[in-house]
Amino acid sequence: MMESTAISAESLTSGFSPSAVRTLTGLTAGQASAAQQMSQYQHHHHSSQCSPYSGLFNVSSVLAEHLNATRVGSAFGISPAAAMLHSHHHRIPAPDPTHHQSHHQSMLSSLTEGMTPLNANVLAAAMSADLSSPAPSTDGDSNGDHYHTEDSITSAPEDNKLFTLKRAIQAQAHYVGAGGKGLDPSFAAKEQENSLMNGNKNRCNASPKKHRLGKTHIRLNINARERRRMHDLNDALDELRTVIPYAHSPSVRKLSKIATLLLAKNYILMQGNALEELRRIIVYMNQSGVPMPPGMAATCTAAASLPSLHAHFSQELHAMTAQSIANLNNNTTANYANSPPPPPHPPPNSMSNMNSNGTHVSEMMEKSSTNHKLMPSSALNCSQCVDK
DNA sequence: TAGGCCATCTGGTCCT
DNA sequence: AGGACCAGATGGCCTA
Repeated sequence: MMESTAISAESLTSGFSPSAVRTLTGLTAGQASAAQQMSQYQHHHHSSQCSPYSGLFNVSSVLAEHLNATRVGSAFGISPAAAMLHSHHHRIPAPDPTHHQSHHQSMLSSLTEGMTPLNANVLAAAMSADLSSPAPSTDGDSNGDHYHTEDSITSAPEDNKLFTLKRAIQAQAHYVGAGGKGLDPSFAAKEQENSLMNGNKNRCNASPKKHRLGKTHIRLNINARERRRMHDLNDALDELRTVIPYAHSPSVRKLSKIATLLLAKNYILMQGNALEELRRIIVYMNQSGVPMPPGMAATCTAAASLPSLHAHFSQELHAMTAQSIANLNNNTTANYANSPPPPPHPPPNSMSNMNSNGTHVSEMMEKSSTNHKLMPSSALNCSQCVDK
């Protein structure tokens, strides 16, 4: 009867973007196991109405609807699986409690596997809520627009984490639907904070146990804030990656944080060098009666357009970056700040294939390419910006 | 399998 | 007092 309904990774990830695939594979082994158990359970009862978790089985539709479950779940201190689980809860008919009580417990233990105690407690509390009650309506506005204001969030009467989570997912979907421009993505965590604060207010005459709960909520509050801060930092790093020269492609591994910063630093320095070089070129060209050297003619051609100039400089830029990374890998992390900066004023011939230390660039690249560990070689080869 | 990279949690410190 | 920032610890994922 319990024939295998194992979900193949291919069937789940077919047709989805890499980020969606990553969301899917972000499930822990325990959570994936739980999903499979639920799938078998559902199959056993021949009814999609049977299990309150049946929506979780259709991971493809979950991904299609809530690609940001990871972020939402993260904002709420619970796993993506838990976020997706709840996203489906309110669309599923009420379960038969006599049928699902024990199963609920086993699913809970599976879902919380690998979670921190705090997150496991939050999920347990959420799942202990009234699973059959429909999501209450805040103001009758069903299109989600009311999530635009923090006031409406603060005035939300519910202290139901499941409902709060659903609101976050709805609003996150609204945010995505608006192309990421219509809503502050950090509001979800704020909403959680508001919810938790309201919860704490309700516990002002608390027993020691409730006092511990309040402390737990404060800790979750701080954790969420820290996660949000780190997400903001990572968003900024992502933006930085988009403006520095390296091969952007799905086939090229993303630059690590440290490599991004090193490349950006050298890029900025090289831009300064480029400006200085341009100035010298212009001064030279303004001099009358001076024949232009053969090498300078090519440089002026390159200077005619910024992209060409940039390509001209990129060789040196990447030699510098490769050297920085080689230094980084040869030294301990304690020496990060001690790596020698490139000279601020390079000699006039810095656009040649000689770098500021007099080392030939090709030689340097060859040497460093066998040394660096931090940056993918395909990403380093960005002067042509081609994928390997 | 080891090492690199990363996200998250956590407690401490500093700042407003 | 509360939030921002920081660094250490920990565990997961990925790649060579």
